[in-house]
Amino acid sequence: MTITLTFPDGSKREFKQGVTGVEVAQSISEGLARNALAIEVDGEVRDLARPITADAAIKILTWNDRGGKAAFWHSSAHLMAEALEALYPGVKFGIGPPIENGFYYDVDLNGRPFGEEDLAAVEKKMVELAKKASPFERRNVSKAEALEYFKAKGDPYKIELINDLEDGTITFYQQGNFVDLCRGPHIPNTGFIKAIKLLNVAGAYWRGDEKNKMLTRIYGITFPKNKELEEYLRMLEEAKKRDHRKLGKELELFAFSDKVGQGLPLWLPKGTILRERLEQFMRRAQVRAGYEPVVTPHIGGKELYVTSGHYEKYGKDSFQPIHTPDENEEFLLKPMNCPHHCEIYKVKPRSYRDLPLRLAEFGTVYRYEQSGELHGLTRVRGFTQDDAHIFCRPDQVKSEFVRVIDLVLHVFKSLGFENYTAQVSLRDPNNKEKYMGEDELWDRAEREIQEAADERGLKTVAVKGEAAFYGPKLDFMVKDALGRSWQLGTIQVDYQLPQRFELEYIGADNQRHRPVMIHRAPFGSLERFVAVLIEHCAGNFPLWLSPDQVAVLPISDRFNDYAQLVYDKLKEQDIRGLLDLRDEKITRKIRDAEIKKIPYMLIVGEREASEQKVAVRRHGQGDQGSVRLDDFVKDFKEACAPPA
RNA sequence: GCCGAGGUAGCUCAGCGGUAGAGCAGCUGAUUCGUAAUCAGCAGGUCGUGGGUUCAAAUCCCAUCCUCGGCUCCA
Repeated sequence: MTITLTFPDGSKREFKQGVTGVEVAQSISEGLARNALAIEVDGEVRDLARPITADAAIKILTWNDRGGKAAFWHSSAHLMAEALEALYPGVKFGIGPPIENGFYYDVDLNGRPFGEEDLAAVEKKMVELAKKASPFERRNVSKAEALEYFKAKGDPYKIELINDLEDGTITFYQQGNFVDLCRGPHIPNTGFIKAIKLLNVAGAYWRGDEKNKMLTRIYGITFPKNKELEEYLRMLEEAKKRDHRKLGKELELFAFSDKVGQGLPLWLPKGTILRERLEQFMRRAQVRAGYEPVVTPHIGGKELYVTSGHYEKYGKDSFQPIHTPDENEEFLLKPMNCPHHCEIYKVKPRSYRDLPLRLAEFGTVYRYEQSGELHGLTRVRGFTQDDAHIFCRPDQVKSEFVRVIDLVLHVFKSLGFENYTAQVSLRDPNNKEKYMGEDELWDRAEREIQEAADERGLKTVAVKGEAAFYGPKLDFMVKDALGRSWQLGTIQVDYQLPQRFELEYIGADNQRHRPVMIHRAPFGSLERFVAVLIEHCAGNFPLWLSPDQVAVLPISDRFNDYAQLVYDKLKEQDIRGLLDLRDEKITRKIRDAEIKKIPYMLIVGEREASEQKVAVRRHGQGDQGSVRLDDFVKDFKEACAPPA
């Protein structure tokens, strides 16, 4: 009996029925067989050792394939579990999946503390076990047998997992003495795992539920070669240098103060320049796109949020209301700008001809975030949204949505963000009580968002359960230096607020109609955007954003007068910079300016002063030769213009 | 909020029961210099905060605040 296997290049070959992945790999080349980790059979990743029984499209997976890496790291998690069991008998296991970079295993150490030294010990044990090259053996077990095994072993988490599984679909994997409930697939044996690094320990709730017991999560990463591990660790080091919290401090962009309060950023002068440039850029883009700026207060009466529904949803675990001394009024720090904007809408009757009405505001909002959640500028308790609310007719929703997508893409492009993902954030269908509003409107909003995104050719991923409580969203996600994903821009369709605020417009039919709202913020928040921007460009901001654009550096104090003249000339032209009159050598002044990541350095000495020139040096690029001061200014003015 | 790890000079960090240290930054002086660190001197800290143990605490214990890594959350 033979079967026909189709290879990724489309070629077909006959094999005997029951051929294994290893044999297929060997038939192609010794090298491939040596590097093969798993095999994809009709889209399903499997162990190499499993016989293939029918015609199929196959692909041998190696370290270079996503599926190969996943199997490798999944097997590494098992290896770690084996080591843990050897070192800490009685340890109970949760789940141990591969992740984007490496793997983790959640374990219950019965309250035993687990620290740095333990990581090193486990790592050592893993290396030892890996050397044995124990094969990963797959075995089908009945549900009863599976339960029996873990009951005997005393592992409540596995039992819980097995109870949720269907009899007949349960498999065990074993390597060495360690047996685990596992769907697989796994690499052939532990010998492939040559380089091992356990990264950190963290707490994690069993099944991700706050109400459950907290397990110890151990993160690690492994590689087939030591060199790759070294490279990875080097890359991590590099990424740390880009961390916005580090650069924010070094470049004096922002700071925090315990006295002001955690999560409440203080923008320093240089950071403020950066922020204000971004604001100006956005203001101009928005005016062009038909938005009208408005300004609203930082607090709002409690009733406003009762009406909007925010009070019911977040009131209890938010910053507590502010009370006035005599009248006993109650105000909330505004967590959102939309209720205020709804009230602006209601200032006068609206006609269908007035729509869409686009109200924009750089609105500073305050939200109580759990203390453990605060993170540099990316997660704070007070922040400024580049917010706007579009009030439109139902028939305008899609076209308005598309216009907003265009604006967001314009912003991302202008700032060089190319690696974003567009996420359609939908309701969790199993948890509908978390959301407000009728099914019909939700379905419609979800559909319209997807259609608008498709219209602009956006590649989107739909994620259930990520919607806001009042409506679905299109979120633009960007990764930080350490690979953590953050939401920047967001666009949200909302049928709820217009209802709650009883917003109306008079239609062409002379009847009252309800407008639809679109919430949108291309940056998301200035704080988070700046954070991601810092990491994106490693502190080397585009010229138009750079807090200091030019450093004027006289060779010695004999040329201070000319340097001052150059500096004044720049200032006249609104070029931002500093003048370094310190009694230091020019090499020193250059070094300091380079460290501050100032894009341009103008070095002036004898030669320049006598000819009204400046010697231009660019950050990271070195000496560019000298030019006439006037020419420099002219060229620079062009180069530092913000994107249109 | 939860689990774990940390808070020592402006910054980066050493010290981990016996009277607070280094480098950089800062200040003063010397130096007048051509593309990534000139030399010397000085000054700078109630060791996050509050309790406790001890003859003696930065060091050990407890509490608390903040930071970091995750988890949960994220209008």
